[in-house]
Amino acid sequence: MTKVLPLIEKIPQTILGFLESSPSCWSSSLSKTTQAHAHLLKSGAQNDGYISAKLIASYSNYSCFDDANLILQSIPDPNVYSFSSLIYALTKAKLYSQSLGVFSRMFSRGLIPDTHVLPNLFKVCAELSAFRAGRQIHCVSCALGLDGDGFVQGSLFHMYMRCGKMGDARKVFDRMRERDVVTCSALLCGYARKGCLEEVVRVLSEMESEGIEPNVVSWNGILSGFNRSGYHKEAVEMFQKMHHLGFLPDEVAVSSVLPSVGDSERLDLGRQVHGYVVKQGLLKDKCVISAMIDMYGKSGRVYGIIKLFEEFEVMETGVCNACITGLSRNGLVDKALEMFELFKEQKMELNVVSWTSTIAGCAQNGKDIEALELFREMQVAGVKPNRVTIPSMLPACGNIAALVHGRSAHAFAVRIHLLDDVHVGSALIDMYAKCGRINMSQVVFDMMPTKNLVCWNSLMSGYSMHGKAKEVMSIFESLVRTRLKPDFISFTSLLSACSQVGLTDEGWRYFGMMTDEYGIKPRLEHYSCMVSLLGRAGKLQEAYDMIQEMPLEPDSCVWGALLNSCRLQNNVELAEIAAEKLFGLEPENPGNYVLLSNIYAAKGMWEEVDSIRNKMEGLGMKKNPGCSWIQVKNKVYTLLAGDKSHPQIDQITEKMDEISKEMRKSGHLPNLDFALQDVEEQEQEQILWGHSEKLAVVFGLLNTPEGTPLQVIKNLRICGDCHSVIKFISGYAGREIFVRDTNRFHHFKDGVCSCGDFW
DNA sequence: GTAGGGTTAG
Repeated sequence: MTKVLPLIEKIPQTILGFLESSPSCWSSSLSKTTQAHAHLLKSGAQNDGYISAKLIASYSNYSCFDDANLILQSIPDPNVYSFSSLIYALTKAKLYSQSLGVFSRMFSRGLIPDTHVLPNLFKVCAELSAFRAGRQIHCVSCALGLDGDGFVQGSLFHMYMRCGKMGDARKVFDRMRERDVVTCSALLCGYARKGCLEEVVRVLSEMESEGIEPNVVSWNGILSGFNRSGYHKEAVEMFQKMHHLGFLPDEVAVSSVLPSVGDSERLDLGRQVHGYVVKQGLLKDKCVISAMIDMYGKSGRVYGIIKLFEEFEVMETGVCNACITGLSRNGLVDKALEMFELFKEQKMELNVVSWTSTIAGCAQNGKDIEALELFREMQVAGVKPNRVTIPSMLPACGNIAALVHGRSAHAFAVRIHLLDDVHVGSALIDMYAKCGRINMSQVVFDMMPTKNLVCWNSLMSGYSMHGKAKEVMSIFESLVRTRLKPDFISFTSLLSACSQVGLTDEGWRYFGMMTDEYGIKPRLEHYSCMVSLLGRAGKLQEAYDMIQEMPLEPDSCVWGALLNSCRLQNNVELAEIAAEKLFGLEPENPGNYVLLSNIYAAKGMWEEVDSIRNKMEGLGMKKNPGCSWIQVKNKVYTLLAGDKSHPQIDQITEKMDEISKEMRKSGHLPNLDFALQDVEEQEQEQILWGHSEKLAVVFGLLNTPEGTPLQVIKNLRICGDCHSVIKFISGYAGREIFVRDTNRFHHFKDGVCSCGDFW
């Protein structure tokens, strides 16, 4: 200071006074700061650490960080205060990374942080979830002996909490001399978020012995902590405990616990809470109403939803959103859409949740085209899709193989930096796989910075859908080497892949490994896979034995797997047994009748074929209308079996005739076993040619450039005749053709199908 | 100069 004093003497009192005044006075004007700056530059006083610090603080106060930084860099000897003014201002302006950068410059100059900078730095680390940096700075503060300071401890505790490091947070907490209810509440909430019920209880009793009374915020923090992390049982338990201890839950408590009540299927408790809410007069709170609607929706009580909605007088976005979700959750997607339209008409303010809920409702209930249309419409309406919207709409793209829409959603996700989100990533992997682009699934997977089990499972199920068993197994091996544990879904993909390509030994090995090494009890879907696996290997009797010995009651999937295996192996006896079971389990499903009839037909048992047809007629049952989708030039086209009203029907028929002639020339005859109609042979052939997958493929041939791949989805299992025709077309027309039926992909190329004719 | 609680979308 002594060296500087003469300099300060040269500075006019007005400027010195301005710089030394408190920040609240600086707001007078930025021009005063620039004036001061100019003067200081002239006098050379700017180089003084103390003066420059004041100047930096002053510029920072006006968010002129560039000027502040410039000064910091131009002075030869900045002090801690020079740096910390900038750090403080940057942190306040939420420019966290920059703040950390300034600190590292300060530290590398050998300047020692003090108890004023440290809390700022810990706040920065908390906001950035920069645990490693935070811990390093913690070490520095210990080495400097500053970790006993109250402010340092408080911010350090907060930093560890925000990074989810409960162990470290607890250690800091234990060293604190004074603990108030605010800090304790934060600790309680942190433990609840981790699902640590025991720790929550322990902290509560510690508080009691220290004479710190938990308040309503403490309790609500516990409830919301458990609820947010999916610890429903614990949330409910603590809610009851709170009530038991005489704390009256307020509107925050009620809206925090209700989602958990709904998820833990405790309608009884939900009704009790409803009664309490009425008694306490909390029904005017919008969050309480939304949460209550959500709870009734999760419990399947549509009437409860409607009643609450009608009773609530104000039209409130959150309440409406909860209604939309509740209705679609219970399959009433049309009603939900109706409501959504009504909200639009009434010029209600629809937010991103409103749009996303409606889109998700559509995609989950077979309204895929509507979902894509809504996604477009929301952007036109100026509502920006977010990290939830994208994974809600992507399944719709996958369902109907709308690759163009899926790709543009991918591009959108890249633009708004969503690729590090596991939900977005998994949904993209699934979408690309279902659109026949398994290579893109792999690319998305490889580029994800962090992956959870859902990502791995999506990739495995994608390859499995494509019949690529080797890939599924090698991904599984890689998965095992991570810290993640495979679950029952991982094994479903593995077993399904093995069964598709006939890897019997591997299938058995994984089936055993699932229980022995991972303690996962086989579910119905695993048994279905095993039945298919054995069936494909021709071991039908073993498959039947397995069904009879399995500890679960076999469902339609298991018997369906057996029936399909019987079709592959031409086994009528077991087919009849399986079919009888299926007729009992799914009396409404015509597919089972058709399958059995195909088996009879293949054996030339025409009387039995007739009797099945009569049975179906007697039950008033019709074959499910076959339906296929194909995307041509950004538009998805739907083709129905036997649809003669199609605008391009003449061209389609002409092309089909051409293909038919070519096929006969090369010795292919139509397989009439799949016709299932009591008509003349020629007519039967025409019926076969009217199958939707053939129509879609031919439609694709006509409307896309030569040589480009075609992609078709079918709502039923692909028929055997279509399979051979499409194989032929792939060679004859020189096209790669992907057909996705109900459970897998057929990749036709050069006259061969990837399934090896087993499906 | 640090520090606590809510609903509805995957």
